[in-house]
Amino acid sequence: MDLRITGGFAPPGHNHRRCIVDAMDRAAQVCAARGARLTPQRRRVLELIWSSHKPVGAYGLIEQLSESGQQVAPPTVYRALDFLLANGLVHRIERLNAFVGCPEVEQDHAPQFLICGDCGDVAELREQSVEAAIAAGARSAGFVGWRASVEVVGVCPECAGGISP
Amino acid sequence: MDLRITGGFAPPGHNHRRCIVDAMDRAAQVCAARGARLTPQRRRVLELIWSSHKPVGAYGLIEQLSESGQQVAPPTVYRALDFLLANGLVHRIERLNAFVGCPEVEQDHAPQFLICGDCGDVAELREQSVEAAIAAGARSAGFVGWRASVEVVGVCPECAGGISP
DNA sequence: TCCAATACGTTATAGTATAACAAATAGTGT
DNA sequence: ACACTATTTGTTATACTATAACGTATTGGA
Ligand SMILES: [Zn+2]
Ligand SMILES: [Zn+2]
Ligand SMILES: [Zn+2]
Ligand SMILES: [Zn+2]
Repeated sequence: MDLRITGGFAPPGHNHRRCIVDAMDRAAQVCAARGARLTPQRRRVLELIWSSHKPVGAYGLIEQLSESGQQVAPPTVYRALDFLLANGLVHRIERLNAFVGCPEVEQDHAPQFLICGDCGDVAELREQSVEAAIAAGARSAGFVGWRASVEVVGVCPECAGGISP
Repeated sequence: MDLRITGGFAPPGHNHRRCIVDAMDRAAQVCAARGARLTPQRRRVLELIWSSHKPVGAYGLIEQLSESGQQVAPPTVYRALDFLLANGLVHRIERLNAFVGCPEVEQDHAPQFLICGDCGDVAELREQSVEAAIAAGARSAGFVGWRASVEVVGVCPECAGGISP
């Protein structure tokens, strides 16, 4: 267990508590290194996003934040999300208007997301060949200075292999 | 001019009237072939989407439809869009919540979109190598039954080569 | 301590999308 | 032509997503 999750889906039996702890550690480290302030608010939002491997919407976060204590308004959570996105701690899934934690926060990247339409889990891939193929297509069209988002909807191994043959 | 536009950006001097006419012809043909009803409403929405190579939002369409005559409510245009999407006559750009006409309506496909962040024009690409690379990544993750959306934001050749060096 | 920058709170509003139900219209068979 | 059925369209209300604008509080450094 406790396998590295980048490159595939988190195994069903994995120690997710560890995912969270590691993510928060990496976040603290990265923010300290670049002088970014990981305030309690931002920390709390990042924890909530990492509560699973499923993308979370902004209003889902607002709801969860508002449970324990005072009401939280949209700008608060959107500002936290802006910070986390700007520092590469979370990614935005465009087609879902939702956010997932990034397991590789060291350098900036534009990964491919595998989204299970069944359970909702998301895996982050970084296939060099995908970026290379896109680069070739972009070059042939004279397209420059680009950044690609790749979102793949399908069925994860767990949902596929489980019940239905 | 009058070059085929699939595979790259429409040239600046091209006869866009021809783009529209061709698109409407293809739509009529496809719908007739499969017994789908291209009603005046749907036809009008498709024409508006093809009025340029820039994606159009649903509420932009509502505004344009409401100009000439009676008020049009959201469900009307969303239903037309559902029809056009279901029949592959338009594509949805997820990151823009907007829609573009499809220049290759014959068979179902999941293309790559090049989106100029400067002028807003969109080019539809169908690089086999991109799909192959994604397929390889998906296979290695045990991901099945998938469909990918690839959206690339950058600068089109016209905006890149024109004024600024 | 004072200052400037950053972060947070609050209210209102913009933008995107769908639910639910009624009315009209188009195809189908008699 | 007629009734019947399915599809399309109209209408109202509402849900969901995101940002503008402005004021207050906190932070970190001169
Ligand atoms: Zn986990
Ligand atoms: Zn990442
Ligand atoms: Zn054109
Ligand atoms: Zn297409």
